[in-house]
This record gives sequence, C-alpha cells and structure tokens, in this order.
Amino acid sequence: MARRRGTEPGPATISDVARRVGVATSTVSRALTRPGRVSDALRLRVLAAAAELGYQPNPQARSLTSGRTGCVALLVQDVTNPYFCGLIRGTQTQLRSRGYRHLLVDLENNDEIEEAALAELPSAVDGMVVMGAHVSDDRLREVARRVPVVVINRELDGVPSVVVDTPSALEDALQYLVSLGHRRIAYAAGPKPSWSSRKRWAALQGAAERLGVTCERIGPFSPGKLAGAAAADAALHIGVTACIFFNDLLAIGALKRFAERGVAVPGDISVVGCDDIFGADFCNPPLTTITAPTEQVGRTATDMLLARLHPGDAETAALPERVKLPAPLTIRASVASARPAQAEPAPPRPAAALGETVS
Amino acid sequence: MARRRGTEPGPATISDVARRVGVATSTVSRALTRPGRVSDALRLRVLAAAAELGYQPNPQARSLTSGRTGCVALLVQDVTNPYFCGLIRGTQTQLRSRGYRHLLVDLENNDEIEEAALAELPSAVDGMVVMGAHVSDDRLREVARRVPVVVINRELDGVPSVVVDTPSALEDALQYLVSLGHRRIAYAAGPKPSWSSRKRWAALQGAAERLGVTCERIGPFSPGKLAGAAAADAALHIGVTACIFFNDLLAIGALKRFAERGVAVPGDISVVGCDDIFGADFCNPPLTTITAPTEQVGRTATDMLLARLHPGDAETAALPERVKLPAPLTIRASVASARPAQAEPAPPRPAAALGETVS
DNA sequence: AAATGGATGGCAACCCGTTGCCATCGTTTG
DNA sequence: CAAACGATGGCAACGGGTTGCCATCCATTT
Repeated sequence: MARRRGTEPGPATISDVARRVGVATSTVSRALTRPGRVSDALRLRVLAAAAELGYQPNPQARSLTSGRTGCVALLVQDVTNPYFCGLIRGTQTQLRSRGYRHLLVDLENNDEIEEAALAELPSAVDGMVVMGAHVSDDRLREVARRVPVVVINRELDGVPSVVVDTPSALEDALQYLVSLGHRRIAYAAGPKPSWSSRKRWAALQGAAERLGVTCERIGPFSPGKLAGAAAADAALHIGVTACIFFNDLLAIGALKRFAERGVAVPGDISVVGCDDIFGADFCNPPLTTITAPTEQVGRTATDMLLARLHPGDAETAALPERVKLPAPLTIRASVASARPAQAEPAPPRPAAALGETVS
Repeated sequence: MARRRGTEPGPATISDVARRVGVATSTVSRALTRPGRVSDALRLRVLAAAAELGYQPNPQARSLTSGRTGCVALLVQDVTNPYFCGLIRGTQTQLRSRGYRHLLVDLENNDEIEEAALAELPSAVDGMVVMGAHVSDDRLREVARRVPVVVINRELDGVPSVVVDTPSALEDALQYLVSLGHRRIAYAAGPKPSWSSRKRWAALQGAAERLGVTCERIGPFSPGKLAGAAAADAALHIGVTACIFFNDLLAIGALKRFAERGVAVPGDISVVGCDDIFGADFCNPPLTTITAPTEQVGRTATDMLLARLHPGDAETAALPERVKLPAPLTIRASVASARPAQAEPAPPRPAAALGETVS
C-alpha cells in the first residue's frame, strides 16, 4: 500500500486539517458535518484551514462508516430510446440539488444485464429508481428490501411507484377516433412482459367495448423503429382504419413503412402513438400521441426516493406511495376522419417514392 | 453508529465468512482476490462459505484501501439532446464489460454546473470522459492532472481526445452543394465557446475559398430546436440558397420555421445538418447531414480511458493519444439543385469548373 | 457556596477490506 | 542430517472519516 511520504502527496486528509488547526480529527469531522456541535469560532478556523489545504472529504471513507454512498442509480431499459432523455434529466436535476451523484445503468433491453444490475447495485448505492421490463414483481420486491427503490411505470405492492396515466389518455384517444368515424381499430402491442403495454391494452379493450367498436391487438412488437414496419404491415393486413401504437418509436417506424407502401397517413389510415418522444412533433406527418411528462416522472420518482432516504425532511415529506401522472392527448396531423365505408380493406397502392408526402 | 446486534442484520462481511471457515479475514481476502496465494482446498472452502452467506464485498471498503472506486464519470452537455444517447450507450457498454460503474453527469448546458462537476468528481471516480463546452483548455488540463481524463470533440495538448471529423465531411458537403449550383451558402454557427463549431466554420471557410463561393456565417445560435427558427430567419434574410447548420437540432428547428413561412425545402433552400441525430432520417424532408458515429465515439473514448487506468493491459494497449473518427456525409432529401438564375447576380463561374469537383 | 447542566472537544473504537511482514511447516537439496 | 526454501496462513497496521462516550470548563440556579 502506498504509504505517506514525508512531503504530502495525494489530496489533503482530515488529519492534515486537524494538525493544522491543532485539534483532533473528530473535531474537524464535526465542524464539517455537525454544524452546532462545535463553537462557531472553531468551526470557522477549521473551515479556513480546510480551504487553505484544498481539503475535500474522501467520499469512499465517508461512506464506509456512514453506510451511505451518496449515489443513486437510475436503471433504464435502453438509453438509445429518446423516451429516456427526459427521465434522466428529471432524475439528474433532483439528485444534484440534493447533493447526490447519479449512477446510470443502461439495461440494453437485456434481461441478464437487468438481473446483474439488480443484484450488484444495492451494495453500491443508497437507492434506485428502476424502469426495467424484464424483472418480475417478486424479484423487484426482494431487491426493494435490500435498498430503497422507486419503480417507474409499474405498480406493485410494497414498492413506491410513479406511473404515467397513459391508459386513461388512450381511452380519450379511442373516443376521439370513434368520433371521427373509425370503427375498426388496431392496437400494436409492446413487448410481452411490459406492464405498461398490458395496462394500455386493458384500457383500450374496456373503452372499445363501451364505445361499441372493435379494437384488435396485433403484436407483440419490440419497441423500436424497425418493428414499426412489421406493425404497419400487420395493421394493413387486418384492414383497420386506425392504429394505436404501443409507443412513438413503433409509430414512427410504421409511418415510414406506410409511406413506402404508398398508404397515406392520415388519408388511408390514422396513426396514434404513445409518449410524445423527441421527433414526434416533426415526423411526417406529425404524430398524434399521448404526451408523457417524462421529466416530471424522473423528478417525482427521485423525490419519493429521497423522501425515503431522509425521513423527516420537510421538503419531501408526505409524498404518497403511488403517484399517477396525467398524460394529455396531443393532437397533431396523423389522425383524420375515417374514409367512407369500404367493402374491402384498402389494397396497398403502388409504391411511392420514399419520403414522398401523400396527402 | 449501528453496532452489530447479536443476530446478523445487514449483509455478510468478510469476517462473517472468516468465522464460518475458521480462518483469518486476511486469508479470506486473499482467497478471493489473490488466486494462487492460498491452497486450492482452502480457497474452495472459502468460496463455498461466501456463497452460502451470500457474501458480497463492500465496494466502499474495497475502494478505501485500493484507492480505486470502480466508477467512471461521463460528463455531457445536455442529456436532453438525443445526440448524447449514442455516446452514453457506447460508454456504458465498454464500462460494463470491464466491470466499471457509470456515473452520468448532465451539465445542463450550464457553466457553473460544469465547473462544480469538474471540481468535485475527481475524488469520487477513477476517470472521466468529458464533453463540456464551457470549461477552458487550461482548467481541463488541471483537472486531468488529478484524474485520468479523455475529452470528446476538443483537442488540447496533454489530454487524450476523441473527435469526430465533421470538418472534413463539411468540406465534402460544401462541394456537393456547389456541384448542385449553390453559390451563396450560409453557416449557422453553434455557441461561441464551442470548439467544434469553430473547427467546422474554419473548414467551411477554407473550402469556400478553394471552391470560389461565398460562405457567410450567421449566429451564434444555441444548439436547440428553438434557435433553429432564428437561424432560419437569418438565412432567409441574407438570401442564401443553402444553409449548413451547426447541428441537426438547429436544422430541424429551421425546417419547421421554413415550413411555417412557406419556404420550400429543398425547393427554395437546401438544408444540411450535422450529427445525424435521432429524427434526422424521418423529419420532413429527411435531412442531409453528417453522420457522427456517436456510439463509437463513446466506446473509443472509454477504451482510451481504461487503457490509462490499466497500463499494460493487452486488450487496450497501444491506443494513440488522439483519435479522429471519420463522419460520412449522409445524403437525404433536404438538398436539391439551386434554383435557376435569381435576381441575385451569381458570379459567372462556368459550369465546367463544377463538373470537376463532383465526386 | 455547592449543585446542576449545557457547551465543547478529545479518545478510541469502528466501518470493511487489503497487504507488509512474520511464523510455521513440510519438502527439497547439498 | 542440516540448511535452505517455497507454500501457506495469521497478525496487525493501515485507508480516511464518523460517532458513542467521557472529561472539562464555565455559567446558571438554588
């Protein structure tokens, strides 16, 4: 191990400061972390000495005794998906303001990585905000017993959660489509294990029944632009006049596929997405979608976590166990009235030039 | 401090394992970290006991003696900008594969946050990958003396760097525009302190001179979609037939503004972006842009950092100090031939000169 | 004047691993 | 058969702070 040489190498330690001031290390420690525990005069001398020496407490040493690491982990399914940008920002902002550092873990949509992260992180962080699709509810509860956890877009007993109320907005969206004359509508589902996708589908089913229209499920599709092409083909195949997609990525991928096949959006088919990710407002046509307040989700989840980390703090006191954030339906140009009734589903038109606007 | 109660609460420690096996903690430590230093028989017994107790070494304690934290920080200007998604992914992948954790710091395009991060992080991480616009070269060098640093998209002596060779591609882009008949071209610059924007502008100036066309600079603009509207207006104001934007965000913002003002792209004005961010391929019209290999940038920068953290490792040995990654010009629909003769007196360059430059 | 008590600072144990050095023991070598 | 040596495991000192508990000291209170 590297021993202290005569001259002082590495960064200043607490005992350097103590020596300088002529007090015990314990006193320096208290001067820095327990304001009020030492006299003001002494505290100022300690602060001055610390500043002179450029002293910075060693976070590792501090966390060894305190048991706290000053780190909070955010687990996201796929950083490549712009949906998560807002989430990251919201989390980041709140953590910084409370002096925490932010460990980011990209699960790369991979269940092994997800499980590995869930197994190893609890010993390295003070808390976790988890948005993972593969882990089971039970396993998540188990992890939550080891370290404070807040889950996003999933609800389970015993673990605080923040969810976006996309399902309610989907009911609005369906009603909106029906009001425009659509009767046969499809839902392009997300991945099998996705809690969100199941909830969305359940809401749509219920609403379709109430409204007396058919809503068929197609998929599951993996939530990427590529799968959007498959979803588009499937929607065309069953001959619906409108399709609601599990998320915008899928919808945007479908938009491209429709254009390739010469199917006009919204002329031949109306498209609704979910989440309102970056790009949903400038794709072609701009997407009617459900706007998820992702940054607020990140902020809220982080606040809830911090409240559990510091019980008794006024700032974050009295946050409920479960938060459901409203998500407005954002109307853009990808939805229009259903075309007058047809006997047969629309046959694909001859392929148009890529990117050509069919309107 | 929470003392051990009779029953064992918290996670198992090394001395729990030692007691179980009936050896000293030092022996357990060596059995786990110095294969060969203890007999195989004993090592197996230790491993078995550790597994039974679910023992996980405490990362904090470990880093206290070793001096290494197992964390690497990535500093990005603005996580809200999808440009950084690829960067994050690339960094994340490499770090994970080498057993490091990933601290993400969003600088929120704010110089105070940037400086605070640069001041505090060195004591908390083993190394940093920095993509920050506000910090000065000198300050960065100073930080790099405290902790290994790799910078992205900036070159300075003494600090390893990874840059995207957008400037070269911009020269190609300019030549491409000229070959299509454009003579008056604008460059919408990024933020003043941006190293990248300066380099891009320098490359364009040089190329414009060689090609005998005018390239005017407008801006600086902050790199967001909103500023894109201002940039669009400025480009229209000076009456160019093509505009190259500092980045795609700006270009996409401009696209929207052009549409609002009834200016056809590429009919009335051609648009070129930089970076090929998420959305550049499905905006309207799809953007001709320069594709930055962001994920590769993240991977390369991380590899370079790890090479410095583990000198003598075969895997990452022999990486140069400076890496420049090529960025192809990606042609989409936002560029077209300049409209025939305008009121503006185009310099009478013979078309022949153009033919030669078309590649 | 004695008793009570709050403010202040020091001592030393402790958090959990890591590692330099030494003791022991069995084995190989001359 | 003794000297030398390699393999193996233990002791204890760290690393850099934090905190329970105690000793002082001075100021009230009665």
